[in-house]
Amino acid sequence: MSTSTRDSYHHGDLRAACLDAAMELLGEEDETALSLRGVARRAGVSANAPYRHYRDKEALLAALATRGFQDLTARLVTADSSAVPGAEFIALAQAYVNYAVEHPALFRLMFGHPCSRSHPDAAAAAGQASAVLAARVATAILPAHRDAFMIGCWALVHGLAALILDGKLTASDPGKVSELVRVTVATMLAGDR
Amino acid sequence: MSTSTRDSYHHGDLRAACLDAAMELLGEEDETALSLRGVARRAGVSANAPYRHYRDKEALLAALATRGFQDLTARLVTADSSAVPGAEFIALAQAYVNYAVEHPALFRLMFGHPCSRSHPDAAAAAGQASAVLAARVATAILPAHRDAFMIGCWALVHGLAALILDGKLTASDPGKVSELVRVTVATMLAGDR
DNA sequence: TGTACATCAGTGAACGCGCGTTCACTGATGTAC
DNA sequence: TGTACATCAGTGAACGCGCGTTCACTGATGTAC
Repeated sequence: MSTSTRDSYHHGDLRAACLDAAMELLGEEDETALSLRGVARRAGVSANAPYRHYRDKEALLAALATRGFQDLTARLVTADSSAVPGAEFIALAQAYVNYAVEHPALFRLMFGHPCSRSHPDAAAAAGQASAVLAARVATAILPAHRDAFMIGCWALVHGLAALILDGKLTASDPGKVSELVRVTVATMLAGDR
Repeated sequence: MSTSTRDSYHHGDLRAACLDAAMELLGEEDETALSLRGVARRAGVSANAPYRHYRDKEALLAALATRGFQDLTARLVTADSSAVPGAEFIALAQAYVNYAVEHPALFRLMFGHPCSRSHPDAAAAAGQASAVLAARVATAILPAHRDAFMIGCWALVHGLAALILDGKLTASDPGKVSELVRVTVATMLAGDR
């Protein structure tokens, strides 16, 4: 990674370096504060160097969202599936919420920013994430109303993530988040009411 | 309402007029595009007149969020409760999601903006909304794990709202939204899986 | 009822800021011969 | 292996913009006497 020191006039892979720099910045500040100039600054490059690799700011944001959805998909795919049949979806839910908690600004960008809807790559990546969710929900449980159940599960975990990120549900420490998710999801999916 | 034409040098109730103007603007543009100057412009007043009534931009945003939570609370309170016991929560869920769909920018501002966490009025109004939700869920259904069930219900409806607003769940027309909510919630709360 | 004056609620100009983006440029790279 | 040259990927200065906010001000209002 040649983000900080550069050996030559040419950067090497500024396209990737911009994404890395942007991810760093998203770890430090609100996603609304992310600026193209800031990214260039962090990458150690002049203010308009990124324009060689991204048409405009929106293109960078879309690339970020795409990367986020790909990472999220990978998390969902590798979420522990060896557990008890009923607990399988809990692992999935925890993976989803944990990702949001670990990358709050990116998560907001992924879901809140218009670019992720209009930009084809980002939309495709988002579709993949939801497809994984759908496939694994379908595998784990065979509901009477498959589609509605799938949507409900997604809304449940997404709502948990959003409320935690927005400070409406307080989970004192990261470990507690998983516990909160487990209890909530288990209760919602259980029939003992 | 003397927003447009003004009879005298003094406005009358610029404080309220600013809120009205901001609400109008939130109906026309993204909540991130909302500016104090824009609000003043819309209210037909000079750029810094609002400073007589709001300490800074954050204070205006907090007042907006407060108003939003109060409106949402009112909607939840008056949501039809004469229905079948099981369907009671569905009416509540529909009220919640409909409010989000009707005021997307405001809804995002209410939940996405930091001011709604730090500003006491806004936080209190948000607490009231969730208290109403909790009380009515508790009344409608007596679950084994009350708190977890309450959180799950909130997450479910909030997730639905967020996903619809973000274009991840497509509901063609407003009428379909209520139907989507009904089917989803009913499926999640039913035991027939 | 009339007047002096403190207070309130506006105005208009100006500030500095960081932004996205464009321009003309120049140094580095690689390829054809 | 050496050289000419097209292309690529940077630089630095500049643009206009809208923003939040502050300043000194002025017109309107209301209250004390």
